[in-house]
Amino acid sequence: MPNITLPDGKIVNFPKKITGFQIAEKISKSLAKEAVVISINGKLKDLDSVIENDCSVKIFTSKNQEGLETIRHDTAHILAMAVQELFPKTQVTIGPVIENGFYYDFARKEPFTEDDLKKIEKKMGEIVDRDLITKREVWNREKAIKHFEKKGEIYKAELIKSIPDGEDVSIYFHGEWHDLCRGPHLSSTGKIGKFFKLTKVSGAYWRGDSRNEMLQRIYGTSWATQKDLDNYLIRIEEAEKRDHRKLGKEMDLYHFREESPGSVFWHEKGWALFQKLIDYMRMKQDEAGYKEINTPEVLDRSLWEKSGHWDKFGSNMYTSTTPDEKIFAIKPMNCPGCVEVFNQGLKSYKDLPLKMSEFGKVHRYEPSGALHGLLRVRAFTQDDAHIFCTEDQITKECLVVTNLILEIYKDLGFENVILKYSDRPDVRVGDDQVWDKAEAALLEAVKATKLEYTINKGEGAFYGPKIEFVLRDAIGRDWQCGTLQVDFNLPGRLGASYVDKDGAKKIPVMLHRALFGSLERFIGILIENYAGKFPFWISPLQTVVIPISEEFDDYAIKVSKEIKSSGISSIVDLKKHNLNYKIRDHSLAKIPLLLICGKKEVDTNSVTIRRLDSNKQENMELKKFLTTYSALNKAPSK
RNA sequence: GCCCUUGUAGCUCAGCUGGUAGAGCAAUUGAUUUGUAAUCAAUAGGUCCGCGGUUCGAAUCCGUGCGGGGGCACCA
Repeated sequence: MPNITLPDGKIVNFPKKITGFQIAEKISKSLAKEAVVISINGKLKDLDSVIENDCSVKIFTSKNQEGLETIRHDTAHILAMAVQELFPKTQVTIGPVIENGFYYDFARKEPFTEDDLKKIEKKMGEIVDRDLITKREVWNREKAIKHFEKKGEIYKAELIKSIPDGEDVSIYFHGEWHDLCRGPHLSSTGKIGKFFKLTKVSGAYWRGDSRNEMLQRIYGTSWATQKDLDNYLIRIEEAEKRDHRKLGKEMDLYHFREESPGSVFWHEKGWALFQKLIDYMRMKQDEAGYKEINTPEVLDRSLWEKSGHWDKFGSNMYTSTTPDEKIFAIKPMNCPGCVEVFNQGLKSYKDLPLKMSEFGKVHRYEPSGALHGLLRVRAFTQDDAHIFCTEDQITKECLVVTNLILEIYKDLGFENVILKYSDRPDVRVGDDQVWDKAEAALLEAVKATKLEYTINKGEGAFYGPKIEFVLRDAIGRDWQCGTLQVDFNLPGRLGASYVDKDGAKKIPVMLHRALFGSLERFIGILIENYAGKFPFWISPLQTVVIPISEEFDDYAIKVSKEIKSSGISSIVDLKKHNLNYKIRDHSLAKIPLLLICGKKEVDTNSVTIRRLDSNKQENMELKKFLTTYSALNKAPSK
């Protein structure tokens, strides 16, 4: 009879076979009430699975991630059931749990509307109220396939066919309605509660392949309590308020227009921010021994053929045909141009590592559906650099790059960084020995950062392994920014070489790296991270001087001039509006410092400071203001 | 690129089942000269995204193109 090991190590013997639910009851009444799912020897199972043999178990409630995910999975099932009750000809496909919720993909000719979502939600509530008991059956594979084919559920039948031999084909019943499912599920539909909401409908390809037909996906969110659901919805709203597309407009930073989808029209303030980031990077890279170069935007087709881009990425490249019918490509990457600079003149091993940086504007013809504000554009500026080095130098140079990246992220307010390490893909160039070396070198650099990292098997570039730097913003979202790639391919293809100690010509290794990735993208991330309230030193317009009445215009103009000559940006607001109006106006524009000037200030040669999001007033002598804020007008690490 | 959805003044939006457009803010002008988040009034402002169709008549209905949004696919 089973000896059950509980999470605290206690072993309890039961005289006969028992279910998870009965174990929970033995432990406590409240656990029995709240229990959602059980793990038996580490595998999640239904609470009413019968246990006959010795094992260790753990019972989860909705407070555990495992429990919550089970609830979400159940909600997805109820969604499918509700949809089939309302729209009988709809076929069900898959409905997994995702972060914060779930989705379910359906095959149906007519599109689901927003109204349908409301109806479906209501029906889901009814199903919960019916409190249908969950029943699990294991079916013979052939029987299951026939059954679903007969029902007209061709997708389900296809899914069953792809279940590996030896695995159970389990069917879950909620009343009459049933679905192929791995489980586990709650014991009845009533257990799920009504803390769910359907959020959106969209298209999704069957099995994620764009060659397949498109299904309709309904997304939903589901929680253990009403409070959790409310909090989640509030979180979504807060994130929407930070949307860089909304703030970019409100703060007058940039805009897009039809004539050039996916290309930014930078306004004065947005461009000021852009330039500040570049100034900052220049300083950091100069310190780190980079030499800044610049290469042509338009380059002859033959170069792209040699580099391999024409073949592999041609469909994403803009091209241009001249009046005399020559074909040029607008660069989608800076690397070939950079190699050309390396190739000019003879290089010695003494020149290595040679670090060349470039703020290169690249154009990529991205699919229209991929465009998204500043985060995914067709024309963007990379803070790119290429490091030419020997194989022996790879590890050290990778370490230097990762440290530089982390320092820069920290300066800009991102301390939470994780790494994604990708190794050799199936389709690749170069010997395995060289790959071994490159992967080991890069992995060593990853480990040296002591940061959390994931290994993405087979996702490296065709020319070498890579690391991607993912930063987590103020509200917990992840953004992929920087990248570091080891390249054994391109230098050879483009004929790069250096003269080694022994006088022989050798091919250098090239490291590609970008820290922000794309300036455009990074600015979008910055806006959302700070909700538009930038730290003083990168704020595109740092001060607005406001005279209390026309009488003090001259003083305000004088103050603003002095501020500007100390390197802090400033404008004077001479509009014919009252003080309250101007304070509101510039507060909404998220100007960090408003400087009020009236009689008192003129008399004492001072300004009264009002900081963004504070209604405190602080009077300060102009001289002191200039020294105080000049000191604050630079990166934290400086 | 694919599915769904959407496009009205500089911005945010209203405009029911077809009868050639409206608000608030912004702008301009005038009055007010203001001490910490919207002073008052007047004026001006629109190829209702483009093209084509249905209709006596289209912002409204249909087709198509372009752009935006949500996803999917893509992301060197």
